[in-house]
Amino acid sequence: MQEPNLTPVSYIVLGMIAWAGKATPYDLKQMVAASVGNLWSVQHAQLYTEPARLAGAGLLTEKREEGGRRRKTYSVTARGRRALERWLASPTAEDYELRDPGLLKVFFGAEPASVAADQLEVHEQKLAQYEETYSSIASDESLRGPALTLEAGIRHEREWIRFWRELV
Amino acid sequence: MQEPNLTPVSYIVLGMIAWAGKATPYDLKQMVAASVGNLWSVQHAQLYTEPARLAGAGLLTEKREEGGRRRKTYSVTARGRRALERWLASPTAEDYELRDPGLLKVFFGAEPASVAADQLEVHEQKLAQYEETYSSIASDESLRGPALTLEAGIRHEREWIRFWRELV
DNA sequence: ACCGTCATGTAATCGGTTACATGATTCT
DNA sequence: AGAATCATGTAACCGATTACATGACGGT
Repeated sequence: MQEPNLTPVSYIVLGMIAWAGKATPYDLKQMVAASVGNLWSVQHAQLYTEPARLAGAGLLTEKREEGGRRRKTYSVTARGRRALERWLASPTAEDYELRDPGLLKVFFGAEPASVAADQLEVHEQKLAQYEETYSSIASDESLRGPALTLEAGIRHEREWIRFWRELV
Repeated sequence: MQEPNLTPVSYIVLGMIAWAGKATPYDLKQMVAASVGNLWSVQHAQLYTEPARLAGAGLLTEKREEGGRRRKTYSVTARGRRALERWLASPTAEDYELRDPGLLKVFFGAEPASVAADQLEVHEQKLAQYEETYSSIASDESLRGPALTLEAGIRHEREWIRFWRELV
């Protein structure tokens, strides 16, 4: 029942389960892949270990089904919900980094035009995907957060496309 | 002398030492902090362990000074240089993620206006810093890579500022 | 001389990734 | 019935972060 270090991944798990009410690791995998996954990817194995960790810390409850697959289903406890709220309300200190492998290569002298060609394709595809998702959730008031996030994603994808296009 | 997995951090170390000719971990710390550090931060301890790893793999040579601080100085071997070139020329598959903690909070329902206020400040400061650095290196032909990287950084900072400003 | 900061490094821990493994379904 | 894919989970390893520790140097 220690208070462990809560990482972004912890909050992704916590936030997802809070939103859904309850979830198995596999549910998490699906939900994450379809949403935050683009913004912040999470390995599937972590969707097994992290909930276990959070359950150990009393932020989630774990219920294991008896028959069949003996799946574990998690829900958020009161403490968990409080931890999540606290995080949501806390100021964001850590600052963000671009961490783009392609850009890193350019930094170290890779031929800009050839990196750009690859990157353009990737970003154009991402953009199309985001725009499609966006149009399907934009009107849903309850998905304001995800919609805003997507909007940020779309804008940055457009910026990347402009940037790389100048270099090809 | 195994070929270990080379991570982005490996290439940062390799690239920096290649550029400088030779460097101690502390030199690396300085150089990284002043340049790629903004794009891709590296813990100082890694600037000790990673060169050691790379030396073990034959990509760097390690020379330890005898007197005084017994500092270790690293240089890139022929194999190291080849590994770097290969990386620079290889297509970039892995795709990039935004990974912005502030945006993550918005995704999970944090009050956009309050996150935005914090973020605006951070990004405005970053932008100013980047622009200053940019103007000091833009004309240097030998720093084309870093200059392009900075340009990308500047554009994205501007996009962030526009984005968060609409939300405050 | 002393104190604070810069410089330099190692050890321990832990989160994250990779690899492995197997039980259910679905489709042909 | 068999193959392929989906679902579910554990174990081992390794890179990355945190914490600890000490030596040198510049200023007062």
